[in-house]
Order: sequence, then structure tokens, then C-alpha cells
Amino acid sequence: MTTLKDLSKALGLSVTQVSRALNGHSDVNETTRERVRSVAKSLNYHPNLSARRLATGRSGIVGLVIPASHSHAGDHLFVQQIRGLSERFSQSDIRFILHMASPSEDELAAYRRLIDSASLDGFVLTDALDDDPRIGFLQKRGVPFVMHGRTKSAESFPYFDIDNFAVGYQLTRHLIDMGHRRIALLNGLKGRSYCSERERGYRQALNESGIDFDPSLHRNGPMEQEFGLIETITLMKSAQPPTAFISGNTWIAKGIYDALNALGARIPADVSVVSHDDDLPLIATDQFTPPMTVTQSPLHNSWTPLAEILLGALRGEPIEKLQELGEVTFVSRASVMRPSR
Amino acid sequence: MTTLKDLSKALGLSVTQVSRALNGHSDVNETTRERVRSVAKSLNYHPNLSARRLATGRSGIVGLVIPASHSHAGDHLFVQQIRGLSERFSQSDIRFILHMASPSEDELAAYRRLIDSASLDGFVLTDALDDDPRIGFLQKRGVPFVMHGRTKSAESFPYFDIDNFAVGYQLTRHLIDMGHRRIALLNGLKGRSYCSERERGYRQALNESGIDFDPSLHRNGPMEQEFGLIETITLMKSAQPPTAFISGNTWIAKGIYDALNALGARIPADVSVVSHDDDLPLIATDQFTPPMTVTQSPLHNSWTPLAEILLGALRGEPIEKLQELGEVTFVSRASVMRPSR
DNA sequence: GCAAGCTTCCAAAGCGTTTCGGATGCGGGA
DNA sequence: TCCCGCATCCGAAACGCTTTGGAAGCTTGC
Repeated sequence: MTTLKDLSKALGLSVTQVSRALNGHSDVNETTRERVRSVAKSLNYHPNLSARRLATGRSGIVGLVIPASHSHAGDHLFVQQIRGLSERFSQSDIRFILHMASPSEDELAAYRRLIDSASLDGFVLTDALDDDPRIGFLQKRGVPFVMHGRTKSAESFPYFDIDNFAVGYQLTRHLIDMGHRRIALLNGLKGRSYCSERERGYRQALNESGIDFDPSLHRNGPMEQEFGLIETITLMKSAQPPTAFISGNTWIAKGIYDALNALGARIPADVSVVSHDDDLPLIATDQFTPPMTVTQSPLHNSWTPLAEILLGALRGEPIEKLQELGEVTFVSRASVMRPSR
Repeated sequence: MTTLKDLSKALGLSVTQVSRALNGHSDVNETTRERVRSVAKSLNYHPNLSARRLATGRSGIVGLVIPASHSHAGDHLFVQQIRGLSERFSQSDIRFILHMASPSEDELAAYRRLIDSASLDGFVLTDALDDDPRIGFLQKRGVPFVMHGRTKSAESFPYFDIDNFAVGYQLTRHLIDMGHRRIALLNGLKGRSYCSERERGYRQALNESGIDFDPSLHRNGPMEQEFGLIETITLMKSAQPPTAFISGNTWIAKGIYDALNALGARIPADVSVVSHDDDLPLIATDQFTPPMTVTQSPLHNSWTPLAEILLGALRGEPIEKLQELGEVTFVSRASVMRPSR
């Protein structure tokens, strides 16, 4: 293991100067700097991160805490996510650690331990809740983080998100414009902030058109095919079935398609279906029969920005530069038609 | 952040003694130790890992380097794997970091960087190759590791594996005993050590029964349904189609089933099929129609031992305790029958 | 009563890095 | 000539921990 001292000996310079040269400080001659760089390379020098951390208070390690609960349906997504994050962090020579929260332990306790043993510089948070306790906790501790999604909390914090209100609004508006009035919304898990936002958009669109919100048409559940399947069947068997469905996710939408097929209802002749499309692996909405009308925003486009923002937060950039919204595009396809009833 | 010095002040002891008390050294009075422990807890003390590393040369962090290439088919497995490993390591208060190898960079370079910057104490290696360069590299550097699988290399190293030779032998033997002589083997990716082992077992069984090895019946490919599908069709359309298939993995086996169904060949009346079964998520061989005869060895049972072995290696346990074989059981079901032709 | 041997404690050094507070030498303005 | 500023360098301290090499107090055996 080559150390700074080795370099300083080899170069006939002080340890200080070598360190400053390598770290790009101003008071070192450019030719000296080059000399240092080349010797460092030839001696295969890599700074000892632990020593650096001790001296600076930074470890160069960021982490992601994985909640104990987890469904298989999300595996592909999860892999994309950690690959995306890990890849970006590696590029900046930042280590990325995964920590499984133990089911028995309070989730915040995991964060506490990770911070206290002074190993982690920052966190990536996913699955934003409406009222997320992690935000207050990390802010109080002064630990940088970036959140995937936003929450209702009054504080301002670094995030990457899409305009979920617009997603809900746009999808609903489109169906209303086509003449639908009984529109079901199969949303994601209750308490997730993106669900609440989409519900707000949905209600707003209904409201503007003078349509009463019908609680029985709004369902929360996991982002899985089965949820879409079961709820669709339930809703279609009810006294006043909806004429259109909005799905929060393509897996749910697949469930809706399957259920309608099984019930002999034609899309879009009998029932219209729209969805938000995260462009998840293994499920493409333009391959549905019929191709589905969606708001689209590839989730895999969020991992790099997310990492980028955390990196920015670590550098201490101002909050305005650390809040970013991903693009959402409306793609009109063949799954919507004026209602027949 | 509470430090040892804080504790020592609060306790009226020297820093040395506090450290020794907490780390379970012998020369400290038991009542003192208890006192130290309780104060440490009440002051919420956590040792600074970087400082510890600097002093001891150990960081308490182990890692897994993920090769740049990766197929979706393996996602569920991959998630199981990192969850399993991460979980076990957390229990021992060892941090587990994931590092994506960048596609452009030599894979060993990633290991080198990780070691040189003095952050990692050890590695988990997966996807053992017949001639795996990582072994020599890590051994030369004196860095502990555990390998999932074994290789041909002469050196002895910590591993967890199953008896893949026996898998290949047993499956082949069973088919031969039932009267088959043209037996296809759809193996995994060439160069992977478990494939080579299974091939050895296959050849050995053939050999013992005086059956010539036919290279056209042995195919290497990814552990995916598509591979099984395509190769089965190719083989069945050939001049002398096999009367039985051995599959290296349940996804491949699913492809074989699908292909045979599509071709109108009945299992097992026309063709017999057996497979090794890793008990992967989302695909259960007893749910196949007909249920499939397999050698079974749940892959998810290997993550905990793997972590355990690395932990042992870190503690410096002797090599004999660091080599373990997982159990394989033969499960006879309804996919094999005497050949009709 | 004294050496020997425990048990329990401690001061100080060292791990590799960054950083603070100068030091040195040189050229130019007064 | 003297002083100031600039560019370039350096020594030493600090980060929080472990570990080495004792020291102090007590008990034991002779």
C-alpha cells in the first residue's frame, strides 16, 4: 500500500505538498503537480479513504436502506435502481452501500447506526410517504440525502420527482373529454406520496367538470397484476360499473386488461383503459392489445439524476439546484373511446 | 458524536481502558466493564469505523462486485442473493457494499481500487469460472474472500458449492437406467465451473454405460427460457432427435416443456425431461405439467452460509472450516419414462 | 519481610490524511 | 536600500481508535 509518505520520499517533497498537489489546491507549482501526479500513478497510489474520513469527516460512502418488506413484483425495478445508482456513484469514486433494514428493528434505527458509526455521508431515500419521518430525522442530524418523490412536509429538501398531480389530472381529463363520467382509479399503496398526488389530480379534474367523487371507484393496492385483476372484476360486477379505468402502473393495467378480457368486455368498445407508464422492464404498453393510452415517464431515467443530486448535496450546492422534476409525456393510443352507455 | 475520549472523561478512566473494556479484552475488571458498557449505551456511543480501520487495518466492510453484464432473467435471483447476504452481514455489524464494475474497465481493476483505497476487508465472489483470475489476484493481495462455487485452480480457498458433478452424473444415470441412450444436455454458459462439472458428470455416466459422447447433444447457453426453447426445437428437428433432455436450470426446462408442447411431443410418453432445480422464485417444478423429475438444491440456502464463511475467513479460521458443500436431493416425479423408440 | 506473580490500570505512539500557520526566496515599488 | 506581496513550500497538530510497554497495588509463598 503506497501512502502519501512514500510519495513524499520518492519526490523529495513534504507530505503536505503532495496532498495539496493531488487535491488540486492552488499553492502548488503546475510542473510540480504534474510530477506528483505521474509518480502517484506509477506507484499506484490510492488515498486511504478511512484516513481521509478521519481527517475531513467525510467517508465517501453513501447508502440506501432497503425496507424489510419487499415483493417479487418489484425485483426487476429494484435491480435497475441499484444498478443505476451504483453505476453513477462509482463514476465519482463514491462507494454505495446497501443496508437491509432488519424486520424487527425500527427503520430509523438503521439510519442512526449508519450515521453514528460515522460511515455514511449521505442517503438515497425511496418510497416517499405522505408524512415521511426520515426527512425530519436526517435534517435534524444534518445528513445530506435525496428523496425519490416529494412529500407534504413543509421543509424544503433535495428530491427528484415527476409531476404526479399532472399525471392524475391529465389522464382523468382525457377520459372526461371523451365523455366518461364513471371513471375508476386503481391507485398504488395508500400513504405513498405519489398516490396521494395522483388522487388529487383525479379529484381536481372531476371537480372541474362537476362530477362527484365516488369513493367506491377509488381503490388503493400494491402495484401488482393481481390487484388490478381483482378490483376490476369487483367493480365490473357492481351495480354501476365504471366505463373507464385509470391505472397507476402497468402491472395493474395488465390485470385490468386480463380481467376485462375474461369478462368478455372489449377494450375500448365497452370499457376504456388508461394508465401511467413507468416504462418498467418486461412490460411494454405499446405491445398491449389494444395498445394503451398512457402518461409516460421512464423510471430508469431517474436513477442518474437521483445520484447526481445527492452528489450535489454532498458538495453543498444550494437547494434550488437539488430539486428536479422528470418529464412526463402523454401518449395517445388505442385503448380509449367514447362510452357506449 | 460521542467518542472514546468523552466516555473516558465521563467514567474517570483512561481511553485505553475504555477501549479494552468495550472490545472484550481480558485485563479489565468485570464490574468496570459493565459500568463502561452502560455509560456507552446511555451516551449512545458508536465506534468510528474509519478510525478503527486506520488503527487496525480493518474496516468492517465487505463487498460484492457486480459484473457489468447482466440479464433480466436473473433479477429475482440477484435480489434474493443480495438480500440474503446483506441480511446476514448486518447481523454481525459488517457493512456490505455493492460495486458495479464499469463495462469499460477491467474487472480486476475494480477489486484493486476497492482494496487499495483500503476500504474493503473481504469479498463475496459469484459466477465462478473454470479458470478464475480473481482467485489468484485476491490471494496474492492477501484479501479474504469466499467463492460461490469452485474452480479447477489448484489452490485451496474458501467456498460454498454443491456437488455439480453428482448432479450431472445422477440425472444422466437415471435416464440411462430408464433405457435412454440419446440424451441431450442443455447446460449453462460455457466457462462457468458448475457447467463444466455437470458436463463431467454427464460424460462419466455415459462412459460407464458405453455410450459415446455426442457433441451435438451438448449445448451451452444462458439460463433462460428462450435458450431451452430454441435448442429443443433445433434438436427435435434434427435427423436423430434425443429421447430425453437434461436441463441445467428450471428456466431452460420451461423452454424445453414449451417447445415440446408446441411440437406436439408428449412428456414423458415421447420425450423425457429432467433438470437441476435451484428452487428459483416464480418457477416451481412440481407445478409443471407433468411435474418434473429433478435434482434439487435451493439456491437461497446458500447466501447465509456464504456470508458465514466470509465472516469466518475474516476471523482467520482454518481453511477446512471454510469449505462447505450444500445438499442436493433427487426428486423423482412424472417427467421420465422408458423411451418408445 | 521480600520477591514473584496477578490483576487492573494508564501514557504515548502510531495508523494516513488534511489543514493551519507560518517560512523562504524572489521581484518590484517606494 | 528596505519593505511588501506573491508564489511555493513545509512542520506539526488533529481526527478517533488500537496497541505496546510498562506501572501500581495486592496477594501469595517462602
